[in-house]
Amino acid sequence: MVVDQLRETELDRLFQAFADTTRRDIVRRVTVGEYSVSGLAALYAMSFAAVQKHVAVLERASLVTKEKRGREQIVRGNHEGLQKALRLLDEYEQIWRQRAARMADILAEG
Amino acid sequence: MVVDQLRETELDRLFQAFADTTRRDIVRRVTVGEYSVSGLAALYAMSFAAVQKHVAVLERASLVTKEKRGREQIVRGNHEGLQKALRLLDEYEQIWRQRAARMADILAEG
DNA sequence: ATATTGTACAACCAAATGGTTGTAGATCAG
DNA sequence: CTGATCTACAACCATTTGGTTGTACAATAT
Repeated sequence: MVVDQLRETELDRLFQAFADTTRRDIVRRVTVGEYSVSGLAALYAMSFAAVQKHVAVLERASLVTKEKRGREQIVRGNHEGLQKALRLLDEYEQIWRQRAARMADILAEG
Repeated sequence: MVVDQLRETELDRLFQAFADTTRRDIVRRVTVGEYSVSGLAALYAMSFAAVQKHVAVLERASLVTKEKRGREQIVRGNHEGLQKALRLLDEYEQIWRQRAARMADILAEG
């Protein structure tokens, strides 16, 4: 029943992190290059504090890391989190393909 | 700036749908087989209405479809939604790989 | 030394989320 | 017909989410 509680809440956080346009944009940007928190904040029509919170959500989900450099905080992409999400969705995809194959077999028999 | 509003809110809903353990379990199950809403409800330690809401969230996100059969409502997986999520994450993955390749090049030069 | 910049964090607010119970309408079984 | 089952939906509740403003402090620039 309760298969793997830790992994599940980890995935909850991970997909929750992806469930916001601004956060997906941040992930895309810090995957390509380097941004400070205020550098990111300048990109969006919302307060610095709001962007700070988005970054915190991404950090909790292991999708980005922060590293202090002088007075700035540099945000970088964290490949691990993304791979974890991809793995789960790929599992579903595999199941779907297997079912499709079974269906094809059944149709071939009948 | 506002790249593609419709696609973005669609992705918001999609990832939000995945951001819950019960909903991920429902997706997995209806991908494998057929379940009525009450059949699903029997599986979880929550009310029928709660499961009904989870199914509604998945339906809005285009991850499942419902089809009336007699007095039952049969829930089935909808491959489209899953593929959409996979596509986006694969985009990120590609970007990441490209960046990793660039880094390797730079290291080779220097 | 002072002003500016970048960050952190608290307090607050409206809206959404994830759950509940209760009521009511269809459909099926006896 | 009557009762049981399956679904839909409303009302309610506590918590979380996504945003705001304000305060404080560290690091840089003038």
